[in-house]
Amino acid sequence: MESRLEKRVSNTGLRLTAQRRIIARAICLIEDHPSVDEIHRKALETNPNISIATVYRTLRLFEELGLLDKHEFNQSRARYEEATENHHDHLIDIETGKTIEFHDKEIEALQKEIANENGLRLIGHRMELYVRPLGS
Amino acid sequence: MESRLEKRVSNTGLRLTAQRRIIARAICLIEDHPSVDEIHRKALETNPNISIATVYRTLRLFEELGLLDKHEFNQSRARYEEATENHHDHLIDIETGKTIEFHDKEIEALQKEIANENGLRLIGHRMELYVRPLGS
DNA sequence: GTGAAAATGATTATCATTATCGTTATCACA
DNA sequence: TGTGATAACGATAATGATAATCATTTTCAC
Repeated sequence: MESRLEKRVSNTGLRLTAQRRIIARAICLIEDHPSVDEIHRKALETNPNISIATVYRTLRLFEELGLLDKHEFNQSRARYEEATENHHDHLIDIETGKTIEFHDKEIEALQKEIANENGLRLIGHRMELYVRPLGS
Repeated sequence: MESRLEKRVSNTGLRLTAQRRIIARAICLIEDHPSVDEIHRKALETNPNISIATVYRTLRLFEELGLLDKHEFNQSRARYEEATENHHDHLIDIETGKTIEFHDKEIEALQKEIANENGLRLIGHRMELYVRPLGS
């Protein structure tokens, strides 16, 4: 079945090659913001010849087209997710790396206010909450 | 004159070598969260033989001792600042890289609340506001 | 002063990501 | 349906920040 992301790729008029299709599908199949090599490994299950170079290229392309969001939760290892029209931030379990998405209008209003108080215009932000399960 | 950071280094009982002294001083001399090689360049002005390896080692050491905070505002290039007892976050000018520090209790309370609502304990956070001058 | 332990400098290794380049696939058009 | 221009691919090398290694030098307690 065609994944959401595949559909969006074809809507851009971009060549929907076998590799791009497989990579798009792989991202949808993996839970929770996969890393580049998780995506590569999943893609290899369908086509064992897909190159890591193609994965990097394709992810960058999808990101530039606004189809994917790239996160750098820790300095060395990007993670991707399908872009959604409504922005959100992340809670990140510092043991497992699992994430939970959230959105808080009140915080965002305060952020804008802080920028304005400093004579600046807020263009974007990054907010990550590092957490642990309550009983640990 | 001895910098704040030099004093703090000697208080740890750590050997206050010439290189550590120079690196500590360099950090204090540079405005606004210097990068590793900005610190290295500044240190070279005092001793043209200081190795980049020593700079990396020393910064990591100071950070582990809690004397410095390390920031990864962008994935590729850490920046350091003297640790202060009171935590703060940053506004970052996306053109120049200049930073402004801020602290907002209201936001922090909301962050804790969000973690708790999800059955999680907030351990830390990262919040960066990307900004531009108002008239641009 | 001496010797063990720590620190340094030079260099190499690592790791994620990007660039290169020769080959292959795709697509518009004949 | 064939063809040629162009885009995409795969393999691999290059890059850039940081970490590790190791031989040499410095430090400090005695």
